[in-house]
Amino acid sequence: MGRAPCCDKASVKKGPWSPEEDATLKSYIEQNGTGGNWIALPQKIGLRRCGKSCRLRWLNYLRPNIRHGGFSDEEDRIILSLYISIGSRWSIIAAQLPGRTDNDIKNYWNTRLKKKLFGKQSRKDQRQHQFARQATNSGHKEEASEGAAGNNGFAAGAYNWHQHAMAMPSRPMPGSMVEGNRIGEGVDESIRKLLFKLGGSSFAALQAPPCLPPPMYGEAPNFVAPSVHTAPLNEGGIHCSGVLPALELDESFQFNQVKLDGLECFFGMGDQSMRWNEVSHLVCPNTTVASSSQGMQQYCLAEEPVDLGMQ
DNA sequence: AACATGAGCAACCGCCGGCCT
DNA sequence: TAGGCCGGCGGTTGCTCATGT
Repeated sequence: MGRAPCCDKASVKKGPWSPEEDATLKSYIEQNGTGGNWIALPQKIGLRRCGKSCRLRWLNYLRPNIRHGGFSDEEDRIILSLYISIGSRWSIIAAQLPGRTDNDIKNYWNTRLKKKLFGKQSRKDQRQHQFARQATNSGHKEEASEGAAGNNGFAAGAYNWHQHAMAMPSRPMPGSMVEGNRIGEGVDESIRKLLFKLGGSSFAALQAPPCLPPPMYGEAPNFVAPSVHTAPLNEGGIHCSGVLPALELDESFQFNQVKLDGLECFFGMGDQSMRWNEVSHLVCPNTTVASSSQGMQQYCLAEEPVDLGMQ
């Protein structure tokens, strides 16, 4: 027995909403609420729309205090942190970002943030990067770097996340290791509770990937020297070269069995030629340690891409 | 200038789970 | 307890516009 359709698809209008439809829906809901029944609502107000479509339109665009575009770096970090923790549960992620909708975040992730992470440049970024190179070659280094980072602070590829992080406010990123070597201890309380609920006890025990900052005791008020270094530090002073042991990553990122679309490289599948340095340092939680420290030197950058040796 | 391509985003689709009868 | 209804959610599609050739 088939499932009854939520509306008569033959008689409902589809496609973009007109300003008149928006006004009708908005004014009705503002005065009367949804009435607890989205399916019946469009008939009540004379809209030839599916109830689900009305709900989506209201939730994503018409309800008050909705923000579109202009994602801040702080929001980027929250999205990334939660994505790594719980996967593509956009509604939960959206709940942590006031004014953002799950649809918006989902689109933002799929079209932009994922590319930032994996170093695929948008054409806009490519232009900025090209401008940066040209300006650098012609001796305008300072303007060049500003131009390259002009797109909300990002220019994929050559961008140094750690310098960027240092310019960020000192609020700890959810999932960061500010107060030790366990992800979760520096997390905003609400997010921490959420993650704990979703991830169970395994979240509390989750060890951060061994991408550790150099010793900097006493510099940051809340920083506790990492107690465990599971990866040998590079003697040349590059403390996080971008090489992360696959096993550690497996353990870290698969703790709650969430499939992390687009992060297949972490599991040794997908594009086997993926290099860690092609992945943004956003995936290195210690970026946040930098963001919460004043005057900290760059510590997590290798000059050249380092092969993962996972092939 | 015209066409091709790609990015961004709004909206739709269909599945799932909770609630109600 | 089973079945239907509905809301919620994530994945996907398709349109529009910007950019490249």
